[in-house]
Amino acid sequence: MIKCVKCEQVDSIMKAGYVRGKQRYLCKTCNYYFTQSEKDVSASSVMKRRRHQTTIIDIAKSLGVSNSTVSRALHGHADINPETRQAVLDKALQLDYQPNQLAYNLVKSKTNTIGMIVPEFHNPFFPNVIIGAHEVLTNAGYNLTIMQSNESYQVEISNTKAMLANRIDGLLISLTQETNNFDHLSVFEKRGIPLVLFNRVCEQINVPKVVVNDFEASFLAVEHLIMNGYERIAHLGGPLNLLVSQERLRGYRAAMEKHGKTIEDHMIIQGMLTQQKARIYGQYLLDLANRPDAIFAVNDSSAIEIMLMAKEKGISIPDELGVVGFSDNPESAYIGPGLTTVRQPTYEIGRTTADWILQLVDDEDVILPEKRVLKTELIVRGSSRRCGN
Amino acid sequence: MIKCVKCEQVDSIMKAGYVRGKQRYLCKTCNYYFTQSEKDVSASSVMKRRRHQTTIIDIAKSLGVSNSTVSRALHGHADINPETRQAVLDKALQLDYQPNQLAYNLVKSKTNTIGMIVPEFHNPFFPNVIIGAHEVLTNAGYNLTIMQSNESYQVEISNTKAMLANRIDGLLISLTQETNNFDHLSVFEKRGIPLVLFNRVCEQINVPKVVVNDFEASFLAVEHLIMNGYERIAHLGGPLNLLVSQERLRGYRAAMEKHGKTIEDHMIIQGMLTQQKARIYGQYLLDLANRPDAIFAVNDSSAIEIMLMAKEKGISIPDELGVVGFSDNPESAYIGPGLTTVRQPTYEIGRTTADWILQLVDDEDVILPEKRVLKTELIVRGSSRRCGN
DNA sequence: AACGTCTTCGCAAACGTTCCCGATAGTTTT
DNA sequence: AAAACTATCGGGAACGTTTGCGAAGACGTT
Repeated sequence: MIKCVKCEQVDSIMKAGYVRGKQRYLCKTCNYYFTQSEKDVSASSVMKRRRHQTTIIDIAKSLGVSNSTVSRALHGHADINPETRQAVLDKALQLDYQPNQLAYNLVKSKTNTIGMIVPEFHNPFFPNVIIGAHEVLTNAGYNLTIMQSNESYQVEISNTKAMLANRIDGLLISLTQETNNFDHLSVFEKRGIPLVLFNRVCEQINVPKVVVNDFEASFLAVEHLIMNGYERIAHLGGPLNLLVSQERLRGYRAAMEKHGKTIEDHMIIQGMLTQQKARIYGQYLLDLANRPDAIFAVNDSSAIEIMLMAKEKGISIPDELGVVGFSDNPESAYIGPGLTTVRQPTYEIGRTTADWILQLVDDEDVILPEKRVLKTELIVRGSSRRCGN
Repeated sequence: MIKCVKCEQVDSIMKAGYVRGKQRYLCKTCNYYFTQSEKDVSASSVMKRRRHQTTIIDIAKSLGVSNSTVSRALHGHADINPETRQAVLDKALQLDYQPNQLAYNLVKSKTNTIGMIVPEFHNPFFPNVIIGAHEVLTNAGYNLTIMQSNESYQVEISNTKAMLANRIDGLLISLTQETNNFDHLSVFEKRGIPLVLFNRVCEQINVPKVVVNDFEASFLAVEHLIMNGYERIAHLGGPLNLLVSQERLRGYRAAMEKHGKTIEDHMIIQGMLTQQKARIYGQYLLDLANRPDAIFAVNDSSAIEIMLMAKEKGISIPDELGVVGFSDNPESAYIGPGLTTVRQPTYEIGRTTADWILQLVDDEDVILPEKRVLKTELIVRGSSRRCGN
């Protein structure tokens, strides 16, 4: 009773094993393998019935028009009769049509999404940058997906890969302190995906960058300390492979040299300033035989840690110890006599990078790589004001 | 010389206008319209040559196998010869293949992305929640896209629409203070997209919620004030359409009543506490003829504003005025005598919501809606410590 | 020889859009 | 009346995957 599906023969059929639960046959005459399901498959086909979302095709069918017409109507394109358009729009509303962005993305090969990779979240700096960028991107109709490299080069690489796979339209990135190789970034250039670096930038790659005037800011901060009569100023700096750390160190040195202060190498400490590290370094500096009379720290949390330790040790601020931080965290305005610090325009950084990426995404024309330097502001508070000025 | 493309006739051809730059003809015999481009189209086809990214098809072609084989090899599926797989992997590396997540998303109808909508960014509360959720989601291999409703119901609706269009796998949302209608949320239920509410929740919709023990926290905070000898305690509350505001007000009232304190209605102010509003309300309260001897504010920024104003007016804290805030912002530890406040487990809130949405995304089985209540902690500082306890 | 098992791979249909072309018909100009 | 123009609409390829199902052998077992 089994007929070959090709030659319609019945005699020369022989069994040839099972495949996925179905009997398999071989026709000896035409030498053709074929299978025949024993059970009806209706049950399984019912099983995998998925939740259906109304598509353009549904609208087209129910209106008796073509997909293209519906698509045109939905997008207010030309070549469409106003009545037809209205009918489509009504039907879309009635069927609760929600466009499938995924299909759109695939065909257009763009996602209306900008990616952002930041090294960490724990200082308020990056969250604020995100807020600024988010505002600009949202207003321009773009989404923002954020990833966190956690200061790890390997994670940064996997982040960029994920960004590539997700076909973001542009990338905003602030580098890891471990990042010394930039191949994972040049991939974006090759792919024609715009890229903007901010804060943690590098010189080795030729893309737009947004930074602040770290050198100048440090210079002014240290000069401010000197003007207030501090002589032996220590520097608590960040890891030296970061450009920002180098620049801030340069500013410190320049100010010291300009005013003829001797720079004592053991008073310069560079490294990743976790809270624990800040305490250790602070301990070291404050217990020094010939202890510094001021400390310029590269972030506010370290500066505050120093202030707390000084308070514990009975060292008065600003009389016996001047302290200056960097970034103007919210708590810096309220602690002790107030922490003098360098305010970074965080929102502005976010807005600027976002503005820039939007330009690059929209314009196909290559815009020359440029470094945009935003201005910081020295906020003078009690922790460094010793001369009444 | 023009032949009809159907009947091959030459004589009965006549011109019939232009369409998009091409001459159009009509064959009179077979009554058939057709066009014939005058210029060669090679130029234009070269023009629109797009940047090509290597696809699975490229690998398949260069290896002489089929797409399916490549796909299976790339995903470590079964039914694949180890040698073939290795060849595919090598070729993929060689051609710098990056999978196209968009195509994957389309065919799988999922995006590996969780959406999050928050009303605002300016308090550190939501950024911290984001950090917690981000951590969990990243570890689980999910992306996070964040949108901001800006406390506007309309924006919230458009946000949810965008989330739907982008086919997120799950949504975390904290509602706007304007949100009284929840149709835009029930859409997610209908679509089978899991939803978790946090912080700004509502009772009208039956989904998992993550909140803190607002009532209890308020109760304890006010009781703490009473224990410290404060009698006439004012309450600076949030907008009353928010459940959190209602709960905190309830806690305030309960504590006052339990200890037999009279609740004076003009000492309860509810509203959106911007910095400006906080100043206005604070002014009002502190200038009252029979001024309160303590203020329980519903967030720290308002409490701090009160403290600053008290300082300006020469009202001593905590002797003449006790102040308690809510949320434990970073600056609260450092201001004046220290601000007593209710610490919210922000990271934990983020982690919990994220954990939950991941469960819902993975399990098709419906988990019963449940409200998870996280514990707050009363952080006692100088602004309310009057009895040495 | 007849039948069963196992491994490996290809075909082709989705997934839901967008958009290039051309088709059709009515109207206007030459 | 021929030619041109205008306004609408449909067909169908493309976007790059995944995956169900079957094909083609090789080999083992009665």
